Amino acid sequence: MIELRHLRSLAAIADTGKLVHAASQVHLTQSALSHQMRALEEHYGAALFQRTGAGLRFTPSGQRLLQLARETLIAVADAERDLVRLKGDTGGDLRIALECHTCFDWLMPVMDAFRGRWPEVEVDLLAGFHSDPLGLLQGGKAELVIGSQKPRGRDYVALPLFRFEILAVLPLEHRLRAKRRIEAADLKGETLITYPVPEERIDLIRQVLKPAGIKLTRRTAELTVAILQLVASRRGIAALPNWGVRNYVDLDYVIARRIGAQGLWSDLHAVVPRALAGRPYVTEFVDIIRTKCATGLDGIELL
Amino acid sequence: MIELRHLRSLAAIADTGKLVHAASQVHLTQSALSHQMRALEEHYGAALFQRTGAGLRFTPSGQRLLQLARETLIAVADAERDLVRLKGDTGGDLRIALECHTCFDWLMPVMDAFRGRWPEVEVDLLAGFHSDPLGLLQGGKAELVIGSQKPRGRDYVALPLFRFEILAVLPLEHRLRAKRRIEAADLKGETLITYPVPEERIDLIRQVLKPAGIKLTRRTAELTVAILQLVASRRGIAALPNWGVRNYVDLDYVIARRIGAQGLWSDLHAVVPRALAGRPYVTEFVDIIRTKCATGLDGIELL
DNA sequence: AGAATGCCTTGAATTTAATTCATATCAGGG
DNA sequence: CCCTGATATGAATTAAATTCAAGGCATTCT
Repeated sequence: MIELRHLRSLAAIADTGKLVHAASQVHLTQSALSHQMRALEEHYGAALFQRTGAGLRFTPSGQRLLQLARETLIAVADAERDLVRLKGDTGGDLRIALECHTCFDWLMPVMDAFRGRWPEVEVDLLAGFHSDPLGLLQGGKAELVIGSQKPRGRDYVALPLFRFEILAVLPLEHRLRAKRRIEAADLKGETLITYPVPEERIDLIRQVLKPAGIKLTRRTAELTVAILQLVASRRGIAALPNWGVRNYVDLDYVIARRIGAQGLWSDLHAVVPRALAGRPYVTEFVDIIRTKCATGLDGIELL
Repeated sequence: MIELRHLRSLAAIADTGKLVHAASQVHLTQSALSHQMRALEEHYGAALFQRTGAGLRFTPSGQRLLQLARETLIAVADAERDLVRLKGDTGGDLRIALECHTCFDWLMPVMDAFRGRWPEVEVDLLAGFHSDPLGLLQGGKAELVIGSQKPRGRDYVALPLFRFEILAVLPLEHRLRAKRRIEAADLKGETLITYPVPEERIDLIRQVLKPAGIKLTRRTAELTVAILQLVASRRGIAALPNWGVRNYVDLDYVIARRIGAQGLWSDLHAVVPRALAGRPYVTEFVDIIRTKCATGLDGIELL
């Protein structure tokens, strides 16, 4: 007899296309999923998937069941949210500060989804750039900071979001275009275009250039498009998240290259006061980020 | 983590109001349900029921979860029906004949519900009264007969529906009104009002009067209301299903009494050709009857 | 072509979870 | 106050789901 567990697995398989990834999403082994799905197929006497060399493709029967899964899981989540509400004490403010400028790119749809589910929570995005986002938490000006800095004290907790790769962004005909990997030394003499934040908040400088003893001329711009425009017009190079440049690369506007052998990665967290960490709406906000980013952003890795 | 199993139990508890009955509906023990529900309550940190001496009453949280259960179980059933459809071969005719006249009372809503779910099946109710309903099956004039007769051959199967009690229906001031139980001998000299069917199809005669060697004057009427009118106006007595007379008894139009010490009971089956018995739409038709009757009809017992 | 990958399947062993059994408990009605 | 008709509980049992350890089949790389 079919159970929600099967529907959760089905949805995960649809999201990832592969049993291995789906398995980790639902905290099972790949084998467990294989057994589960085979049992379902046997139960209904119909194939739910077409096994290809590179994953599973849903058959019409599988799609119908997937549709059920999508509907049902939403209904369950809605009900559970209402149960939490019935216990009361669910209102609150959620003022968000960003340490990482490119996070704007995905934050808006996340906030919209969140508002739909928790209308009683006041969500706000703190405008402007802040030199010390974590300080806003301590100063009581924000409840949640998204960035890669981890909080120092025990009064704050970092809820893991995802890690993303930072790529070197070069103009089309740049001298380094032939290299698959860009090393620190390659960059000597370039101009680095960044957001207007202190050096120590720029991963490329902190983790790559500084250790190699290289100092580049810097130039700043406030918006991602502006940075890309400057790069495209050969005023310098930049280092941006893969998901932020993907589109421009596909349009042959700029090129992007891995930095170093392993690539330069950054981990994103949501930092909140310990007292708020358990609140259902905070948990769900983080959850929405993870889910939406995992499906909507290329080349990230959930933490 | 909540599962469909919990939702099925929840729905059963709501339907029956009591763990014991709900348990048999979902093929579990009362203890299992108690454990299940306690686990749910613990999981959500909220009481789902108020335990009264006479069953469970849903709290608001319980009701919210019940609402989820109702929605979800319907969605699951819809999806499973579609899965069956995707396998093809689901069309067909379903011409229904009734052996028992009072079955009209509940058949219409059942047919409506069925048509909604299996639009590709042609359901029809054979009009008029038939002396040998099972003969209609053999003659290929019907696909399904509802009644208490069981089929003789191996070509037909009887799918159990429910058992109901047949009560003696008397006018308000009848001489037997003081008796809680009516025995065969009490009825000597009465006129018996029945549907226009052969004696051997009338349970009261076959199972009670004949064995006691009592023969009553008979008078017939085609409709249940007509029979009740005749009884109320003192033209005789009748024997009808409890659910057929309940309303009239409540309105003090007639009175109803148990027949014999154990009562006179009749088992209802749906008889179909063996070839059709496994068809999903037949299974579901029977299922709809059972479910709708179990909740809509008083004092019946599912078989 | 042959080796290496990446993915899914299988069957047995194991672990985990749900269910039953046997009582205990509780509330209401006579 | 003791039935009766409910639910609760804890330990034992049973059933089911999951993991483990291989195996198999394409596809890609060299």
